Amino acid sequence: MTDTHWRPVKRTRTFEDVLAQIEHRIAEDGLTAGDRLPAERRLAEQLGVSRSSVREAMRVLETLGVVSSQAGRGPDAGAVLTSRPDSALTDVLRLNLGLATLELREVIDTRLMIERWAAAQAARARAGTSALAEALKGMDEAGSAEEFVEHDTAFHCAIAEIAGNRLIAAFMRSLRESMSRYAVEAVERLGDTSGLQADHRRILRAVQEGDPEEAAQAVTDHLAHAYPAGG
Amino acid sequence: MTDTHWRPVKRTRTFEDVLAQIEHRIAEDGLTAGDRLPAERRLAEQLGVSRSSVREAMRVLETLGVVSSQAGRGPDAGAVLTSRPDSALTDVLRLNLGLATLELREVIDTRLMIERWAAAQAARARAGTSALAEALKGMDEAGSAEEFVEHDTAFHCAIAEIAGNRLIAAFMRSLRESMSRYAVEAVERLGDTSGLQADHRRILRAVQEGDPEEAAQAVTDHLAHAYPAGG
DNA sequence: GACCACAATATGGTCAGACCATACCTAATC
DNA sequence: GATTAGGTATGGTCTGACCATATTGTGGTC
Repeated sequence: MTDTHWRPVKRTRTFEDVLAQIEHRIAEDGLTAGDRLPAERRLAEQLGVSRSSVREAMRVLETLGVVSSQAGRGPDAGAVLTSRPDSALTDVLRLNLGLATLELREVIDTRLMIERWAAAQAARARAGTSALAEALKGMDEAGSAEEFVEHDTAFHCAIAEIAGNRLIAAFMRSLRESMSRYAVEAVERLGDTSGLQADHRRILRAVQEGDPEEAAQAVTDHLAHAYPAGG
Repeated sequence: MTDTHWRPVKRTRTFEDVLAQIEHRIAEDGLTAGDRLPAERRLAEQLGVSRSSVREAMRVLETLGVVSSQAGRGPDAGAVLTSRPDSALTDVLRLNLGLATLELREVIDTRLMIERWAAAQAARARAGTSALAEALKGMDEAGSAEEFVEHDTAFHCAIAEIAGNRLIAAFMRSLRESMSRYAVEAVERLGDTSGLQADHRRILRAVQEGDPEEAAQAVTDHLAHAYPAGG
């Protein structure tokens, strides 16, 4: 076994090693959101690597939404474990949309799947519908397409919140945000938003009356109005 | 204008600036997967920042699955734009699960939503079922729980592939991978996998026969068997 | 003793420059 | 023409310095 076919001595980059160590430590020590990680310099010393490598690992963790860094001193300074998957998901979707490898159609279909589920669940829960009514009012008063979309997003995300699954709600928010540009275009192309508002009232009614099937169907029709099959 | 109240000269970190520049360049120049970014040193020079900052930005982009770095020389070397949202999504979910801010229940419910959708869509498509049958065979011959879960994942992901939405398929893979540890535990707790295999055959049959409702219901029952309400 | 100004300190953020590892490219060699 | 040795552009890592920020300690003042 002394000859060819050397398993490469080093396949993982240093910062990946650091990542693994940190993740292992999280699992091992049972760290949760709010706990602090050692300072960069100290971590570098502990792991026997340079601070650069630690920093690159930190950037990754920050990107993944599990660490938040704060300069200065005191209890709130340093690298603190958090759990904010939202921006991470949003960034992943937005950038991959920008690279045109994901079709808008696929994103919209995903939204449809999630919104149907959320509306049906919300109808089963039948709670917190006041937030929905609130968002509806805002939309009536919206001037620009941007404003309308903003309130529209709030309305749809509120449904997901009511449904009570944070992961799905996070997906929902990320999908909406990453395609907000296209949503504005769709509204502008449509011109008149009264039809969409009628859809919203229908959805709200179905949720209030606790009718999951009607809620899901209302959402389906709504998205079909907003994004006609053509595009 | 020489005195107090300076709006902070610098609110964004340098690497965030680099990120924005790169994203802008992607949109502006219409870069897509396969295109190359300038070398780190060159980019640093162009943007007037240090190479460290460029590297941290690269780490972020790599984490988000839109850049792949390769050392060496030649056409494949350097930072190449890609589009691999899978690992990014997986990492986000896995780490956030590890921080215990997401309940396993929420992840499973999300899986259920996606798998119901995928199975129904696959039944409408009625294509590529040979891959499903293939995965079934592998599971029959699986010895350990790990092996079983591996083939199980292949089976379920194959359904998502058939459904033809890459974003949802990516979600599916990420969910499965990030909770694979718990899947193994569930299988070990269950002991006998013949019931799960019967479910699989039922799902396959429904897809082959093009019965979306039955396919969705079969998936629902399957997950209920694998993860009883208790946990 | 209470309060305030200022220095000390710990933290992340950035930079510069060096060196290593990798992989392609080129030219000399056979 | 094939092989081989060097050149070179790339990412990966390290070191050490300095800056920006925010808390903490310290001493003086009232």
